[in-house]
Amino acid sequence: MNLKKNSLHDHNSCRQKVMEAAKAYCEQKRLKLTPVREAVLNMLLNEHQALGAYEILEGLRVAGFSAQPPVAYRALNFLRDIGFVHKIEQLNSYIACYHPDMSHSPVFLICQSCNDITEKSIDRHKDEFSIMADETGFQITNLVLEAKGTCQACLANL
Amino acid sequence: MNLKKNSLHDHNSCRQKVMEAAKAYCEQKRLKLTPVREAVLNMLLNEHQALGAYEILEGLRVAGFSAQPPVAYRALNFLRDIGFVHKIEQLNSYIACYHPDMSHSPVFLICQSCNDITEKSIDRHKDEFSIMADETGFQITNLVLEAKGTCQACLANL
DNA sequence: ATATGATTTGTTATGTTATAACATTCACTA
DNA sequence: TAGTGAATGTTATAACATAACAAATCATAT
Ligand SMILES: [Zn+2]
Ligand SMILES: [Zn+2]
Ligand SMILES: [Zn+2]
Ligand SMILES: [Zn+2]
Repeated sequence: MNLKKNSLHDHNSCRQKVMEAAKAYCEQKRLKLTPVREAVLNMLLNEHQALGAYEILEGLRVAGFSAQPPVAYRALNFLRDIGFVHKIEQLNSYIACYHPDMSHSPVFLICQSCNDITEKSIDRHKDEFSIMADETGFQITNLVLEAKGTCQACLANL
Repeated sequence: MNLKKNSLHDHNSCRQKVMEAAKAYCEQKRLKLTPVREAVLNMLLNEHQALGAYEILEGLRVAGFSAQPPVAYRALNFLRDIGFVHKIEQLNSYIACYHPDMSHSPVFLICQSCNDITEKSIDRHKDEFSIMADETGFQITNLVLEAKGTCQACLANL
């Protein structure tokens, strides 16, 4: 459990809001937020931090679902496709998105000391990398922007 | 072999220049560019594209070196530490840096169609992500900036 | 209602990427 | 030349991810 994050906001309501948004989104798009998929999203929303696929899988097993790797990866990929989960490439782990409504390119600040991950977001098409790509005629379909380092709280405690 | 890149410049001399730079750097820092390390860097410079660790390992085996995974990973990590090799996180692969002299944050443009990877570079401490991090008091030690998409040449051939 | 096709899930097996742990060799220097 | 730390060799295993196919479920059009 991530105490830091929980101390900063009403995480319970934040979690419920995202879950509602996911249900509404799927309904609107005629996609199915099936029990496995909902369980995975719920797990990530509860943890409020990045989890590896095999941690997800263990959670599914505990919850009574089939626990073979493809089950977890399929649910994760579904959730990534609809923008409610992001993958942290540097950690091979997955994290829920708390503002899936706005079309955004996520930027992650990963603290090596407390393992906390903050998702910032940038306006696609206006950031300098998209501009840099445009200049060379490169058409971006996916951006990975991750910074590893030390967060403010951990710097203060050094 | 990457014909596109080779057609754009004298790759032979570019390769040699970087290798000389690596030797000079190691000498100056009292680090050892041992045969395994040199072989790995040479392989990446020759290919002029990203290689997986196990491709590197196969190359080492062919060249008569020990070919257990740690051998490749240790060499790759040494070369990454001194800035002559970067890891492409989205591909789990490694690529030589052709401008290791300047302190830079690499930005990779990865073409999904021709597999070509272009390394751009941004001035650390002046880019908008470093500024974003600064604003929240986050101290960056490492930046991963990767864009997947389609390069100009491939767009033209669609 | 029921055949039909598409999507989702279950399951087995395997592929791919990376590190732990410890033994051995090598290079340098006291 | 004995001692030290760095580098390499080696075995084993951990961690991450997908291929392939079978079974169940769901949508929907006759
Ligand atoms: Zn997001
Ligand atoms: Zn921290
Ligand atoms: Zn570089
Ligand atoms: Zn291309």
